[in-house]
Amino acid sequence: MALLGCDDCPVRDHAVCSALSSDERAELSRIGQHRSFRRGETIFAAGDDSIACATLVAGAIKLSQYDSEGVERIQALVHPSGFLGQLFAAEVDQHATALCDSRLCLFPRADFERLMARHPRLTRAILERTLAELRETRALVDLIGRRDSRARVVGLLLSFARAASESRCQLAPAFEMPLTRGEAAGLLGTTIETVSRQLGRLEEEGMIRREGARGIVLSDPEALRAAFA
Amino acid sequence: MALLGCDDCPVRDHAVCSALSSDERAELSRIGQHRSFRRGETIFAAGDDSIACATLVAGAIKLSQYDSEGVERIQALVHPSGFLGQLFAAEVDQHATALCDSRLCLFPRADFERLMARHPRLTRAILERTLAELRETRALVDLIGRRDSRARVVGLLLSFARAASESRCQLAPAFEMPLTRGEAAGLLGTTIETVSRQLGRLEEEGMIRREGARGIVLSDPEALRAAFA
DNA sequence: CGGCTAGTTGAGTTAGGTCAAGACTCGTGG
DNA sequence: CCACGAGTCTTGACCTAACTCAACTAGCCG
Repeated sequence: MALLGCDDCPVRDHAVCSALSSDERAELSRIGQHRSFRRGETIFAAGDDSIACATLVAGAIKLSQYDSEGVERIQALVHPSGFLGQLFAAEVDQHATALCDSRLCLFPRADFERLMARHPRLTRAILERTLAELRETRALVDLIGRRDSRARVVGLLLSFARAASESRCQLAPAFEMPLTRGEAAGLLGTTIETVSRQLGRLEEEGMIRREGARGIVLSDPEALRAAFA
Repeated sequence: MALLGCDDCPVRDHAVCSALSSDERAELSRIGQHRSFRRGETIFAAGDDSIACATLVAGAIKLSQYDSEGVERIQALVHPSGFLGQLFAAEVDQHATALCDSRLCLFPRADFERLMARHPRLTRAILERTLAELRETRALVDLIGRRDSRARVVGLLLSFARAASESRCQLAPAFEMPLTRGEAAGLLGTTIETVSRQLGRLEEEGMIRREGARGIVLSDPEALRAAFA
């Protein structure tokens, strides 16, 4: 827990707060505070009162629901500068879990919504972010609905590689998978075994190298890109 | 093309305009106009300038993209009271096509965005609608990613039955499928043949009756619900 | 009536799911 | 520091849901 120092915030130019004037941002910073979470820690759980929302400053978060049989269904991943929390809802219906040690900039939801009402630009920024998320989710529908298991795995690797690079357009040459095989499988609508086999095959074909259980090195990023298109 | 008569608009209590005060609504009605589209007509096409947005008053619309091989990928269906159009974008990247004869309430995008900037409640209403759409799209991810072809078809039937009933929570006892088998298959991430076979099986089992190529009668709605859960 | 598109149905094939066995990783305690 | 154990990952063998290909039927429009 620490007061905000927006000036050296690594996501200050990309998070929703970047849409604000410096006055507005100062106001926002007054209601926010940083907090860290360890890998695996729950940030909020389905059924909790929806009391907070947040910008992810560093790390990675998964949003998931559990069906009646207790099977996890991952709905989205949040990367740094992403926004987290359910606005306009009394209760949250998702779990948010830190996939690795993460730092959040937390805002009380009520205060945040008041600020949105007072500063249309903030609402507008949230709206644009939500539209972007919708686009991404539709891309996921496409990935799951029309591509075979290999393309799904490749797509996931590419999205992690992009998330791991600062610029978000380039691919990081190497990264750690933030998801277990099981989580990746759930997200891609396939199975642990299939994910594992496809990774094995990509390694055989020289596109990637596996380093330990989670490390991925893109040994031939172009081939990987080609395998996706 | 006709001037707006909001007073007897069938979706006045559900569309985004329902969030506005009567003054604000009057302002909105000044920039909007009704227009009808015939089944199959294009409302806008990918690459068009994004000059308009709209509320669907009656009918049904599909939003789709075409991949590099020209295969259609349906991204969403819009039902009456739904909102249509890409805000904050110079060009649209989707096709919008009328699935049956439809009536829209069209707004010039620039005017509409100006109104949003001036009336935060409108922005807020659009935001809530976008969040709802995101929830639905995530439900679709779940449907496609984890359920077998039978559950996917059942899910689609249930969603049409809900859309066809006025209250939106109940199931209409009978309706016309607004999609061809091919479109339904694309949406569900499966094939024409599989959709056809699953419909046949549901009919054999007495849950539905097919009337002509597109008509569906829910002869046992409860069993259908149970088959989905 | 004949041609066209959409839908159905059948037969054969296959991608990927399931089940099972073994290997690797990593945290904990002796 | 090593040994143990629980969880995670990999790999193999088998099986099935759904895809592909193909033939046929039902509506629909000129």
